[in-house]
Amino acid sequence: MVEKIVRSIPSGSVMTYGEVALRAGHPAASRAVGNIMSRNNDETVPCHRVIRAGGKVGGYNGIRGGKSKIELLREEGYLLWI
DNA sequence: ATAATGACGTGAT
DNA sequence: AATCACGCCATTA
Repeated sequence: MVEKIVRSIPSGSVMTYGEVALRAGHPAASRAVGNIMSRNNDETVPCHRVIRAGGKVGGYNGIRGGKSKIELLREEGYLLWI
């Protein structure tokens, strides 16, 4: 389950959608993974730790008000921008 | 049950 | 390096 996988991502580390999909047993469900997260944003699942391949951040649910994925990742120490 | 969608990925231009 | 097009899968309408 993607949910479980993402939940097991340690702070300070990130995992690509492809990796999550692979770990979930679906090597080519990278897209579906993102889709699942988008509809299912659980507080128990740090979906902000899931980024695109190549280290690109990708999208997020919050591009609206709160903190962006980048902000959260920076808080955790992965993206040390600036 | 079928069609359309999207927080992706890779390869080709 | 940047952009375009195609493929793939699960969810949703």
